[in-house]
Amino acid sequence: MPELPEVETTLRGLAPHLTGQRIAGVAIRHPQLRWPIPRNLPKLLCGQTIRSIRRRAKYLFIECGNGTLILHLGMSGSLRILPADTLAEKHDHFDLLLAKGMLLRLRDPRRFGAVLWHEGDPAQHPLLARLGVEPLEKEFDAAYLHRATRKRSAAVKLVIMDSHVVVGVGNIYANEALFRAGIPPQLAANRLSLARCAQLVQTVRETLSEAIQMGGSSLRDYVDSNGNPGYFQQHYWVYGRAGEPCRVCGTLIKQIRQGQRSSFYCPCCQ
DNA sequence: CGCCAGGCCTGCACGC
DNA sequence: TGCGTGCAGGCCTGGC
Repeated sequence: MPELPEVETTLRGLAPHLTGQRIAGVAIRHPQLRWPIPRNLPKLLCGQTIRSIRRRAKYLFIECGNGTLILHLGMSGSLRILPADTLAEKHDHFDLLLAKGMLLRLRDPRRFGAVLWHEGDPAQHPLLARLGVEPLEKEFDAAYLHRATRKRSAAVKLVIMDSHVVVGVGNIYANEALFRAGIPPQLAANRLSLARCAQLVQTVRETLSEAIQMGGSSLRDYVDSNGNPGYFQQHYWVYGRAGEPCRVCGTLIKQIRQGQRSSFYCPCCQ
């Protein structure tokens, strides 16, 4: 279920446990994820020291001296730090055993996640090289979004969810950001004025930042035990609220289908 | 039982 | 023609 805020929250929770740690072992229980887990990972990783952990889009980078382990949580993945003797359960597919008696465990029931290896700059991995800008970085501004949408007649919601334009905007936050910006999800992207691009950039940033802050409050739960992702607790303006009254004007929230996923919006406010 | 949710890559079809 | 773009399919499990 992770959207970008959950990945960022996971990163922040893991970093102090992983940075500087030596890798003592690797367990691969179920290599069939989105792509197969490389079989030579144990050979590559054992004895290496983790230099840093970083994020690009929804990918996590665990950087070692000889390359980078790239993790993606797909739709149902989670990462935890656990005592090294914790028994693996049904969907625990991958472990990194750390020298000091702990382990990093990937659980992913739906197996849309990924564990990849890349030598050299991980941002240049074929899957990542052509990604768009980070939504919380400066490059994502009104001028950028305006430029990026000029030739796109597709609906604005599909375009802001296109990771070649801007990364990390999943279905939930796309719906929420469009509501906050007062933009209907069906609007053709190339019909957005510069002013509306500015508005949308701001609401995308706000929506994600607020979710990261909320994720932060349940950080310990998320990493150390069975806590829910932070966003689960949030109350949404439109997401999942079809048929319920708009929190602003009372008009009933509509649900439509775009790109084979659900969109929710207020026909009056947007 | 069938449907839906979620991320996102791949491949096909279309139009300029 | 070739390119960019738009769309559908596929991967998988659990919950309703």
